[in-house]
Amino acid sequence: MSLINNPSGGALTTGRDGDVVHADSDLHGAVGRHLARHDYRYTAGRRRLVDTMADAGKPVTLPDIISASPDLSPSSVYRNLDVLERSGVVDRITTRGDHAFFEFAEPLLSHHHHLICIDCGIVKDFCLDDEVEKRVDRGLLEAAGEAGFTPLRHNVDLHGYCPDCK
Amino acid sequence: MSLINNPSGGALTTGRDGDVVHADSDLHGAVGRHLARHDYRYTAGRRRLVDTMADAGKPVTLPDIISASPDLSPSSVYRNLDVLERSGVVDRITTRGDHAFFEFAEPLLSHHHHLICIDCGIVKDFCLDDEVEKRVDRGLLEAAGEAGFTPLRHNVDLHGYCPDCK
DNA sequence: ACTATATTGAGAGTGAGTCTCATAAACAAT
DNA sequence: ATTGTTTATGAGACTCACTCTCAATATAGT
Ligand SMILES: [Mn+2]
Ligand SMILES: [Mn+2]
Ligand SMILES: [Zn+2]
Ligand SMILES: [Zn+2]
Repeated sequence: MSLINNPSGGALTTGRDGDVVHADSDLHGAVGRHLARHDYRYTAGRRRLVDTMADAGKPVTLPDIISASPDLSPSSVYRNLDVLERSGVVDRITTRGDHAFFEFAEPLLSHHHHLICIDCGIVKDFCLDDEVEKRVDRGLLEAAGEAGFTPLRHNVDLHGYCPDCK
Repeated sequence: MSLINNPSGGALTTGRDGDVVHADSDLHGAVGRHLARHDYRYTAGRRRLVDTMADAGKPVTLPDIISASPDLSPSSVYRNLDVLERSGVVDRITTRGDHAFFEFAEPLLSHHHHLICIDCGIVKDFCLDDEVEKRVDRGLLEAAGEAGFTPLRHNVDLHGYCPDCK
């Protein structure tokens, strides 16, 4: 499975902090740096969690994680997903389904968006082309400015039926 | 307060079903038609709920609704929000906060998107200009096609800090 | 009015996620 | 290595947004 895997092809990315991370390379190093920056330790359990998510290669829920790695403790996984999110390693995807989804955050995974099935809840990654992305950013910046919001990130997701549920 | 209130100015809209609804006019008529189409009754409680949401003029949570109309029964409000959502009257906005937000759906409220405060959870409406909106739609359609998804609607939301929380 | 069906509301129930706290692991010195 | 200090772990209790149940009630059709 490939991290930093741009669904539309890119495989090399430059992080906010100047880190240049390559597909499949130094994932743990990058995660460790993020954690250290927030005074967290990169423990064995957190490594297991990161490996499990990397192996999945797609957004995962807690049941996904536990069934892939049954020896992990649910309460610790929840706690660690929170820690990883606070450290900028992981993004939480809140859908209408029972469970939240988690995936690696930028710059560990390149910028992309989500197709969400309103029936089974599956989440699939996709990319908008750079031109659209730029225009969206410009529109959002303008709207944020008018409303006095300080923008951090945006979501663009499409809700519909996946091939299995159609 | 104004329904069919396009944040960027429009005040007249044509619905999917050919209904032409004007600002502040015939809200109950339109809601009743949606419910009837799904074999639901437009009861007094549902009218109260619709009025409460219309009076709010912004996305509301269950506590918002109950504190504005304390005589409404929470279990019935939840059930009726579900009915209204199934009938296409209401959209549910799922955020990371404790409570879901609800607002009128298109075409009762014109197409728009959301600024979401990651601190206090407030949800504010905004519009993208039509050119950006068209390009996003085209990009989403393409991505949906490639993934075999049947597209229904899209969300574009910006997460950041509201003026009060910055 | 009468029947058939849909809705209501109070409260019980569900379950994803959080909290507690006693134990264990990680780090930083000696 | 040993010790001390801080942080993380995990089992289970707990929370609470939301759903379900079911007897009572409202609505629509005739
Ligand atoms: Mn994704
Ligand atoms: Mn809105
Ligand atoms: Zn599906
Ligand atoms: Zn705020």
